[in-house]
Amino acid sequence: MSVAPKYDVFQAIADPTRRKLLQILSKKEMPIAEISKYFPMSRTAISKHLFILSEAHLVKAEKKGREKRFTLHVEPLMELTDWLSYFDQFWDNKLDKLKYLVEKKED
Amino acid sequence: MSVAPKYDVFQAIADPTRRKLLQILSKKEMPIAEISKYFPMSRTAISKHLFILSEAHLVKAEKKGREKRFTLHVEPLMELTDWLSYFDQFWDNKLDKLKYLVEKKED
DNA sequence: ATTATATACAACCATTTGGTTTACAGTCAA
DNA sequence: TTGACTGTAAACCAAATGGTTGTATATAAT
Repeated sequence: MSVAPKYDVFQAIADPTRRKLLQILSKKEMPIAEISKYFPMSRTAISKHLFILSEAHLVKAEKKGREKRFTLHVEPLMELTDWLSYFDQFWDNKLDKLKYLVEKKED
Repeated sequence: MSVAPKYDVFQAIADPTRRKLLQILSKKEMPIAEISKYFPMSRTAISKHLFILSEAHLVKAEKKGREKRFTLHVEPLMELTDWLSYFDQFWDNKLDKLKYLVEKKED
């Protein structure tokens, strides 16, 4: 029986360090030591954040020699997309959201 | 000078009670006492959650007599949409996400 | 064989979070 | 005017969160 994961996607992305981790892993897969160089905290702290991200299935780890390489997995973000889509109907002017997005793209 | 709000959107939606609050307020505006009926906790607790949501600008309050009516404001959710859109490029098969969404719609 | 590197694990800590209860102040209704 | 109702504020609490340091183990390099 699979244990209900302690951390869901909403919690996982609530922390700015973890969001930065996802950004960094989106560039390439990396072991913890390399990842840690991007952060002003210990490898242990990073390791814990990666654990939380893997509980939410946003990253997967693979042991390679003494390293443990982490890769990004975006699929669970779909839950967020779903959740957000419900609120599309509540934009005052239905075109507002689209306009906003188009303006962003032009930057 | 505007003080940086303590709670951002990511934190605000991390809590399931607060997500439910947004859902409920999407149906109609409501005062705290009425909102509280939907939750197994005190008005005080709900009041605190609503404070956090208003810090993140996801709800706005208006005093009406002795009541304080809360309304949903979806605009800050755009930050989430933005953040999510960055990860669109990391679906293994670019069509996977679209397929997933279409299947959802058919339910 | 020795040393350095990569990670894991445990213990610990301060702060934040999510809730409670109690008391209070404003507003409405009888 | 008395009483009920609405919301806020303060004090308190247990548990979770985000970090630390120290130690241990496995792997790699010299």
